[in-house]
Amino acid sequence: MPSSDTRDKIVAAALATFVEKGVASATLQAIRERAEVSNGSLFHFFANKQSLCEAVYLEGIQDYQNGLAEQLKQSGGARESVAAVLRYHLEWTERNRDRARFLSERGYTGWGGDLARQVDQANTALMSTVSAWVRRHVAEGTLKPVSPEVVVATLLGPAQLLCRAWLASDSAAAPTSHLDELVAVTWRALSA
Amino acid sequence: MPSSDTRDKIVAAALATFVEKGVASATLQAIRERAEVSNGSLFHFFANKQSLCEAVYLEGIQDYQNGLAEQLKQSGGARESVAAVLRYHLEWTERNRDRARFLSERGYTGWGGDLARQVDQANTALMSTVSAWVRRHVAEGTLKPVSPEVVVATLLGPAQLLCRAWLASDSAAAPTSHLDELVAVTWRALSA
DNA sequence: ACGCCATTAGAGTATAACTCTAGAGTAATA
DNA sequence: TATTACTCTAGAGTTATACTCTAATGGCGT
Repeated sequence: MPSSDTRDKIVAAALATFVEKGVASATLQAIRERAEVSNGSLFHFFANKQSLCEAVYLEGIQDYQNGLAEQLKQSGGARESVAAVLRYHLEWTERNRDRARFLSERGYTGWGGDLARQVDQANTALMSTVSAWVRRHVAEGTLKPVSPEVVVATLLGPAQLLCRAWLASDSAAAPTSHLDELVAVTWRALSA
Repeated sequence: MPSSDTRDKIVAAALATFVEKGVASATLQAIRERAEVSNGSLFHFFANKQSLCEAVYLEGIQDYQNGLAEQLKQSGGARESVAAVLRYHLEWTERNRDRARFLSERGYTGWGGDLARQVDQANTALMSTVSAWVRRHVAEGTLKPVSPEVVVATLLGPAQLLCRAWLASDSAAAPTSHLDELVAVTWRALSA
């Protein structure tokens, strides 16, 4: 897993260019020029545009998910965890607007290769963390017994939709302005 | 607004090809051949690949949103409406898997032109329907007073996330299998 | 019948993704 | 220090494909 300097420059330039022009009309030449890297270098690290895309995606989602998992691992009451997760999601999105844009508009179905597998791996890792958290709090009687899939959906779904709306149009209010309302609603949905 | 036969064939072929190969690697030639249409015809209806993309998106989201709005307009208790909306979302997704795949993986930010405007229009139309519904039920005391943005997010966010998981991997359980749990949780989140 | 316009056709072009061959930098080994 | 092996950089060259252009076809109103 190369941590090369030029590789990073390429990924960063790709993200910026993708968000600026859209993936389809972002040319590799533009990316190359922004990264100040030769054609040969680019193709040395990435077999094709697709895999460059995947790398950008992976880098973003890993950063997001690592932070998220930490919120759930904090020992503390269920309510505090819920609040922490929601705050994390909203703040991460505001702080990483470009990455968030890219992630929210781009699925990864139909990707082959290692990277798709790595994304899946990251997802299932997150899912098992959530499952453990759910089991613990259901046992303690602080959460309603609900399947982990629905818990994840209830926890993150509304936050994602809210953030999407913000990312899509600059007119919408900042996600964090909805934080308190969101926490209240979500907690009522899940608490025992 | 042409309702041409060949135009429809092109859109259908495009959707199928996009889902099958991914938008990036779906060539116009492949679409053309599947639709049994000449190059000239294709470019007569769509200026470029992008606008073909947008047409597919628009066609999908309009179909979805029209049905959704109807669920909210049905006169009935708030709880019935919530259940109806959720059922509609899950069932529509299962019945229109290709369209749903395409919609869920593709944002429309950065699109110019009429079509982007039409999507925005459809979104705000839906939003005002929801707002009216919220006001009505808050006034009747059946819903907690929550901002329409958060209501929409709470209502549709979890369902979307659940559906996404299903669309991404065939291993996940069908969305409708979570319907009852989802309705219960969502209702507790929103009811007064 | 005649002209008008929407549509179809497919050969042709331009651009952007991708390939290839060669060379520069770097580190390990003798 | 010389040699070798290897990673990375370079940019000219090739190919695929999105898109353009000119011409023909078919229906429809007058």
